[in-house]
Parts: sequence; structure tokens; C-alpha cells
Amino acid sequence: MTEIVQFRELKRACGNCSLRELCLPYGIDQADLRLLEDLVQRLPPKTRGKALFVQGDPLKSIFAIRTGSVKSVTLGADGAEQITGFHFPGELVGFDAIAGEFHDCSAVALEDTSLCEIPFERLDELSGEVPGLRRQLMRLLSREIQQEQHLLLLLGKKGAEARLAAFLLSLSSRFAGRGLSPTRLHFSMARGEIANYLGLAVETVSRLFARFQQDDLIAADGRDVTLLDLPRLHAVAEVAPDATTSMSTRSKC
Amino acid sequence: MTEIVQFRELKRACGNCSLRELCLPYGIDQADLRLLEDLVQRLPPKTRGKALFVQGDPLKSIFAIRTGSVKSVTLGADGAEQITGFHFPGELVGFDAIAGEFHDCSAVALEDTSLCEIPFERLDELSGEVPGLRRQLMRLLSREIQQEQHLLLLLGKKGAEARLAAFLLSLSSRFAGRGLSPTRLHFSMARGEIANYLGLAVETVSRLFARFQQDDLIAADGRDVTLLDLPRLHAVAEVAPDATTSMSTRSKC
DNA sequence: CGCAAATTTGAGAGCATTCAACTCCTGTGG
DNA sequence: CCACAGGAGTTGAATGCTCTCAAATTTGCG
Repeated sequence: MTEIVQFRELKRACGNCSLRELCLPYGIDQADLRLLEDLVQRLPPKTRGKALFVQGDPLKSIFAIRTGSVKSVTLGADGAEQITGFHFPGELVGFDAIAGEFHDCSAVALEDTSLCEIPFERLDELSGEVPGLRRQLMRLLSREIQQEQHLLLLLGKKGAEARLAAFLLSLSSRFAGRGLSPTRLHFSMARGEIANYLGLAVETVSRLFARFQQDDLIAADGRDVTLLDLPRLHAVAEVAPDATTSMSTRSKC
Repeated sequence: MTEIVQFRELKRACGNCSLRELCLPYGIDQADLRLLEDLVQRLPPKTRGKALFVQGDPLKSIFAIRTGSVKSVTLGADGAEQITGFHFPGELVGFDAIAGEFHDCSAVALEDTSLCEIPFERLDELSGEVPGLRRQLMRLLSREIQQEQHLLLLLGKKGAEARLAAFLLSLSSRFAGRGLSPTRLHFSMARGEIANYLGLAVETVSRLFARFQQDDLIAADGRDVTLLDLPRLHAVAEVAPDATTSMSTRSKC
């Protein structure tokens, strides 16, 4: 019994967490870390399809992903869904809500996923006392913004090929940053979820996977994908199908 | 001379600013307001095309718009541009950078625009001391996220008609919140900039304006547009041309 | 007044979607 | 252990929405 408790404590401690570098504690010293650890609650794992929170829920907590993966989904007034992001271990989910007190999107587990829950109220208080934590929070918030801007560029200006290529490369680099192989990827999301995320039809994504294989860009076996030619994938991802729209930003400074 | 200085001081003071409700000071008490005011610098106005900051610049300041309007633009590696947002008086620009210390997009004036500059370093310090300010900062940051999620939904799931209708309605409600007419709008951005923002070709936007006029949804005279039928515009905006993609979020909870 | 940029309009082409059918994989129940 | 149901994924053919190209027209500014 005591062993179990100890084990739990050990696992709960952010300082010993293998995700330390990725998660909130980044850049926080020993003493402050203790304060943060007191906030964080481990949660029983969610299985695929379970929601961490649902669009419209009041903001209660931020969630840190320990293992597994999560998608963010926003619902349009007409029922249309748009997946706005995928989230992996070491990442935090739930930032969307801070503005309006209510969640603006839902977060749903893509597979068996274990989480830490961080009550927002207390996180906010603590962030007033610990400058490093506040900076880290802001950093994460604005990283979210940057990622979405990247996706906007993709959806607004790129064709289907470039979108999928960029998606593959994005996953590759995110996995690599987590110590996994940058070329051998395993997808926790369905084809339909990739398609939704990229603003494409499922069939288009499927065809694209086929074409990429023909071109020896990738080797796909269901949800296991190997990237065979990173340089060429980059080339495909950066193709601008629309070179026309360059009329706007030349600074007349 | 003294009069001029006094005038400037008066205008500089956030407490007397007509945008008080919209800008940072929201929810901050008298004493703290004074502290904030000391940070804020009025800037000489920018003319159309001038950049507040350029993608790649180190984060130095956040900008508050007093009059005029600003667009945010991200450049893809291949030179493709995507306008990620339009900003109006009372709104803050520059949040994108906080993650990486560098701006991830450029901000460019759409017309003659007067601004307040808020050095980020000091704003950060102050936000540690003033909880209300910190909350407000977070609120603004995550409002940015919400707006981008809305745009993502638009670009990913809606057709051209719905995009433009949603855009018009968005401007309408933002102007209304600022005390302007919700039906008589004046655009500071060019057709090409609207098109870019919505991920469409200029010609498509032009045709759409024409069709909307035929249908008596709007009356357009160059950049002056009157919304004639809000309810029907809402209907057009919410149309889901893609009702298929509903396979993903049903919570199996 | 005149050039250049912005906007509009027309016609044709292309890429992605839609519809439809089929295969593969997984889990369930007999 | 196998049959079967259902979802996921793939493939094919046809439609269509939006883009591209081209040119006319208007607007803005020097």
C-alpha cells in the first residue's frame, strides 16, 4: 500500500516527470517547482473518444498530457466541426477558454491518454508569484497562436498536397523533439481526422497518401508511416499554388 | 506650449482614453492604472503600408490601436502571404511573439493609424504585481486564439459565400461594439486583402460582392458597404457545404 | 490630366469534392 | 473458431466550385 502511494507521489512530482522540459516547469527553480507540484493532479486515463472538456464548459482546469494524444475541436453554429489542433505528451490543453471563462472548443482523447489536471484558479494565483511560471504560461499561450497561424497559412494558401506534406513534417519534428524517430511515425488519429484538420475530404487524403507512396515520398502501412524523403517533402510542402497574392505587404516604409 | 504638453498628457492618460473599456486597463483600479499609464508611449501615426513590426523582429513592444486599423500577415517559407487578422481601435497587436521572443508575423497599418506602444518587458513586470492586469493580458491572448479558431473553421469548412458573409457580420459586430453602426461599414482594407484573409481569389470576392448586391443582402459603394439583411446574411454564413464530416467528435463517454 | 493600381467582368480549366462501390480490419456473438 | 456487422480506408467517375487568365473599367494620386 505504502509502496503504491509512494509510486503515485513519485509519478506525480513534476520534478521527476520525464516531460519536465516540455511542460510547465520549464525554467522554474526548485522551490517554485514544489509549489506547482501541489497544484497538479494526476487523472485516471481517458480512453479514445472521451472528452477532457466540452465546448461551452466553464474553464476549470488546464490539462497536461503525459501519454497519449488529444485533439481540439470547434463546432460551428451549423454543426460543422473543425479540428484545430492535435496535442501530444508534454503539451497543455485548455488555453482557449481564458478569455471568456468558457471553453471555445472541445478536447477529446485520440487514444488511451493519461493526464495531469491543473486547476486554473490556483495556477493563475501562482503565476503572479512566480515570474518564470508567468513567462512560461505566456510562451505557451502564444505558441498556440503561432501554431494556429501556421495552420491558417496552410488552409488559406496551400493546395492539398502541400497541406498533407506540411502536416507530416510537422508531426515529424514534434515527435523528434520528444525523442522519437523523425521518420517513423505512428498516427493516433484517423484519416478522417487528418482530413478534417487539413480542410480536405477523407477521399482526398487517402488519394494523397497513395500518391506520396507512388512517388516514394513515404511508405505507409495503415497508421504507421515512414517518411522516406524529407527534403522532397519539404519541397512539396512549400509549393505556392498561388503566387498571385503578393500585392499586400510590401512595406512602403 | 504648456497647453500642448498638457493636451498630450491628457491624451496619453489611459484613464481618459475613450478606449479604456476595450484596451488593457479594463478591470484595473485607479492606483494601478497610474502605473500602467507610465509605461504607455504614444507614437507618431503610421500611414498605410507602414509596419509596426516585421516578421522576425525581436519582441520589444505590444501596440494598442487608438485610431485606424492594422492587419497581421504571416509569410510562408515560399513567399506566400496569409493575413491572419484585422485589428481596430482598442485592440492590441503583437502577442504572437511572446513564445519565441521573435515576431511570427508582421503588422501593417491599413490606413493612417495612431498607436500606443507598450514595452513588453515592463508590461510583464507590472503584470506580476497587478493581478487584474495579468488576467486581462491572458484574456486578450486567448481571445486571439478564439478568433483564429473561428477563422480556421471558416477556411476549413465553409464555401466562399459563407466566408464573406461571416466576414461582414464579424466586422459588423466588432464595429457595433465600438459604438459604430452595425449596418453601415467602411472598409479600410482592399478587396485583395479581404480575399487573402478569407483564402479566396480577388475575383471571387468581387463576384461575391456583386451577387450579394443582386440578392439585396448588401449595398456596396466601393469600400462603403451597407448590410441590408442581417438575418439572411447569418443564414448564408452558417450554411455547411460539408455536412459529411461529422464522424469525429461524438463523445463515446 | 494621366498613369498605375484597384476592381470588375467574362470564359475556360483544374483541383478537390461528392457520390458510389468495394476491400480491409476489428470486435462481437453464435 | 468462424461468421458477420460496422467502421475505416481505398478507388473510380462525374460534377462543380473556385481559380487562372485576359481584358475592360474605375478609382486614386502625383
